[in-house]
Amino acid sequence: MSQSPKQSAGSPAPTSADVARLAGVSRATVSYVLNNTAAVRISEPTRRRVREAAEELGYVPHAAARSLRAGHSRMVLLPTAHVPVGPLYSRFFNELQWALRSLDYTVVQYGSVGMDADEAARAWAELRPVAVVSLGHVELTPTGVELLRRSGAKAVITVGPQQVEGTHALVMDQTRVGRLAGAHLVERGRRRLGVVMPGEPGLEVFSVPRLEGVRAAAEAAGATVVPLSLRYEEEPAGALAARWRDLDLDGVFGYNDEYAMLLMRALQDAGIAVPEETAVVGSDDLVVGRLLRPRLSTVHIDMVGGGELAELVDRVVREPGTAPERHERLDSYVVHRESS
Amino acid sequence: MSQSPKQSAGSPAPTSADVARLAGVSRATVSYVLNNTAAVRISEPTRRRVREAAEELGYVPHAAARSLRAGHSRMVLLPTAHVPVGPLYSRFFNELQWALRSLDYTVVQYGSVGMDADEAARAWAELRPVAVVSLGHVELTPTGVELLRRSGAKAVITVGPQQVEGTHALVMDQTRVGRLAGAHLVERGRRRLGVVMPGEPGLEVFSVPRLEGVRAAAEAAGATVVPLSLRYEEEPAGALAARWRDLDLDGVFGYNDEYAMLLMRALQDAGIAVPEETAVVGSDDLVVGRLLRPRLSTVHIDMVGGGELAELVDRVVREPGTAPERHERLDSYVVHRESS
DNA sequence: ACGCGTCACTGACACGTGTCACCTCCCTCT
DNA sequence: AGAGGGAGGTGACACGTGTCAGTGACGCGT
Repeated sequence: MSQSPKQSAGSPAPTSADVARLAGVSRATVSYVLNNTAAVRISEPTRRRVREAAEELGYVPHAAARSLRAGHSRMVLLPTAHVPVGPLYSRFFNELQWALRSLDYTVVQYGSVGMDADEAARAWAELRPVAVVSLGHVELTPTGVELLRRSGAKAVITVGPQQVEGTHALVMDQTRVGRLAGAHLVERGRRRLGVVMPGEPGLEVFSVPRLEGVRAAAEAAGATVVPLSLRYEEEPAGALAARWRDLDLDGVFGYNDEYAMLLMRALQDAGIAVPEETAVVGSDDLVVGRLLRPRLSTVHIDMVGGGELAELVDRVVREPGTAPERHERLDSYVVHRESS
Repeated sequence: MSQSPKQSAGSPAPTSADVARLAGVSRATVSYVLNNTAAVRISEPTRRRVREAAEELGYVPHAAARSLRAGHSRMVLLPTAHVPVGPLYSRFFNELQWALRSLDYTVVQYGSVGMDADEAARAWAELRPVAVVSLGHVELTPTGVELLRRSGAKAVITVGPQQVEGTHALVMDQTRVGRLAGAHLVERGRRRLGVVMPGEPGLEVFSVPRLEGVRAAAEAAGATVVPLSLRYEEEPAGALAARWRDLDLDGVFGYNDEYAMLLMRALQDAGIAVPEETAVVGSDDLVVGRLLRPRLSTVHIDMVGGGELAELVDRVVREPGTAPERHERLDSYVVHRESS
């Protein structure tokens, strides 16, 4: 244990110049020693003196100054919105961050609070990130993409329902999820379908295309579709169940396993038989969905792994020339259980 | 819409010097105009010329250079580990990030992959954050704290089971959660208690103190405690249920609502009556816990809100003199339902 | 004695920004 | 005619780092 620094407040952080002064060498030497620069030869005694001085002062290099000088950084920007996303999504998000860290990137989360799309893009560009991974529900225009590119972003990748011009895209077709659920219900003989639309704001990016998907599947078979707004709490679910018979529905897509389970339980408590009177289908294939009785039918979504996406980022960063690719990676399929 | 820049690759990002050249003024003027500096008077025609030049070039200031010059930034560092945390925790985490953004901080997530505590602290200090909020399960030593302070961090806040020297702490006493659950089971006449320990690595920070809590409550009443390792999947749960009668337990704390529900369902499927033969208690008070039958008894954890923590961060940043405070903010209480 | 090469190290510049002190007009007052 | 002063703007420095081009000392061969 070396001597502790004298005071922690007020005194500015030690710089390489301080280290140089204490070690009795030039600042350049300090830089060479601490970065282990191969092309320059420094004697062993000097190396030791520098290292000891750095240790004693508690010297830590200044990342901003370093990357300013270097002209580039290894920062990946992840714009985020304030939406209550499900466990599937948040697992994906954590995986992505962790994988990027493993590849030696610095992950910066940046929320765009009350800015429009281009304002937000400017704010992101100020950080000069080497890559930007936009997770759908955050808006991004072609103008914004161009701005990011000019500010040095090697890779701009959008993950979401549709591709944005000029970016690599990981398209996750939410329409398909709805289509599969709708087709499944129709196939099981249902003709009057409800579709749960979460009352929580911010989820429209997912819920609207899913509704469209159900509509498409239903129309092809002459079935009708009714959207049902629902907040994720017990009271509204009970209220919805209480007027269920008036709605006259024989099948419902619950948006989500979580919303589907909430509704299914409320229906059962209101005396509606599932699946006999009304069939229920969710999506995400969560473990909890298998714990209720009847077990919940669901649309399994095989989301791209966070690690896989991180590798795409890394590849595009290292070969910036590559033309924008469109990866269609969302293998979803119905898992039929007892609720439908 | 202004003219698009000629080429997006290769050409370096435009600087304020480029803007100055194009507008035919000095760089200082550009700075004054774009920052709306009040103390300096610039004529309106000049202002417009500068703004137009900036717009045409797609100029965006360089955050690193700016904060290098300013000597400080508004970056809050959130070290993260790669652990599968529950919905309660991840909601808290999102709230925190969003609230910090609203207070105009830049949130940077930084994982410490395969480093020891002090190495990690050094890596964080390189970014010169104005505040560091360590979320428990990330290690942080007094030495590391000192290093961060010296590198300019006004606030170092730890959220977790115990306080680290020299930091503001938000102590979340996981022991209490276990104690409450244990006391509840004992009170309901149970004497041979199981405690689920998640098989997934990284959750020991929560599970071990909770186990200790149950132990404390049990010993006080002459009850016995058996830890039960369990992965969050159906097969291991079934296997555990199959040998349940051999274990001879009449009560179990499921670590979590999720694990508790998984186990409860497996027990029921194996013909064990809940709560008659074995009482089950979870924690977190998730909505799904109320959907199973019997409805799950649980320990409600009133976690500090993300917004509240963000305000603490902001306060400490603005008044760096304040002595380390220890906030004990974890109001947990038992919610008795039908599973116990 | 002189050139040459190697070793160990240093001086100086550049990165992009904010800001302080100064400078030049030009108008006005005495 | 000279002093005073404000309006509008510029030159130069500092922030902390990495790195290129030198520079002196020293050993060695001729």
